[in-house]
Amino acid sequence: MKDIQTTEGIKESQAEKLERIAFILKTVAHPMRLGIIHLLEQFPRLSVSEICEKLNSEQSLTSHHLQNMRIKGILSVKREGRSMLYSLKERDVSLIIECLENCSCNM
Amino acid sequence: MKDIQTTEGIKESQAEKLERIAFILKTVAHPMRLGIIHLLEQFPRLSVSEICEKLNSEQSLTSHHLQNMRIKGILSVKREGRSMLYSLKERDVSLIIECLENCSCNM
DNA sequence: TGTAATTATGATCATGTTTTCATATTTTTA
DNA sequence: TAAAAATATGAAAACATGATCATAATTACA
Repeated sequence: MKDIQTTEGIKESQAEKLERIAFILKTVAHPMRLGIIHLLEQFPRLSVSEICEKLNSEQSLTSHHLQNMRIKGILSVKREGRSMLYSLKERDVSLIIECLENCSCNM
Repeated sequence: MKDIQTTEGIKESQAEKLERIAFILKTVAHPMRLGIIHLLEQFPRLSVSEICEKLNSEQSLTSHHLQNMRIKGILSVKREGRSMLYSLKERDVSLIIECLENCSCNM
């Protein structure tokens, strides 16, 4: 028994759930951000410049996307010297991507 | 041996793959569209007005979102009398959503 | 301390998305 | 055939996002 209280209650929590999922999906639904996530699955800790190098992407834009994902709770970051090391915060994000990569192969 | 040809070749196909996944995610990454998909998993064929009723959503907006997903190949539609019956085109989309709902519960 | 390296930030521009509204289209049925 | 029911469409408004540029901030190191 989780959500069952009133009709209002059910709809509320269902809507909230959809909003939350949509929010996560939106955060992830961009080629470069997917690329970053994919990279961080292979190399759990990467600096901005390493990411730029591997993705062949520009510093500023890359940083913006990293901020975006950090703010939304998908990435965490830790300073090391003059580098910022980014990593996946939730292992679940990897699961999502993994799942999607499998699923969407058939589409 | 699939993608291994030239360095260009590898990067190309990887980028294209990311674009494709992002495209699918973007199509799905909206509360109302998620709601529609979720609904069509339970009730495989629904008319626009049934969807509006169940989601408590407006006709025009609902129709726009349905068109959106139809055009992008996620939904199919078939006329029946004066109703339009929508359904999920690819079963894989259900899989994606199912996966996401499980994954994102822990976030 | 001053310079280089690394990353972040803010402003701006261009684009894209979502919502709303009014109206058109298609089909049924009286 | 006219009215009602169901859905689609297009334009406009409101809002969000992505890319780019110049520059700021932080750290290391000569």
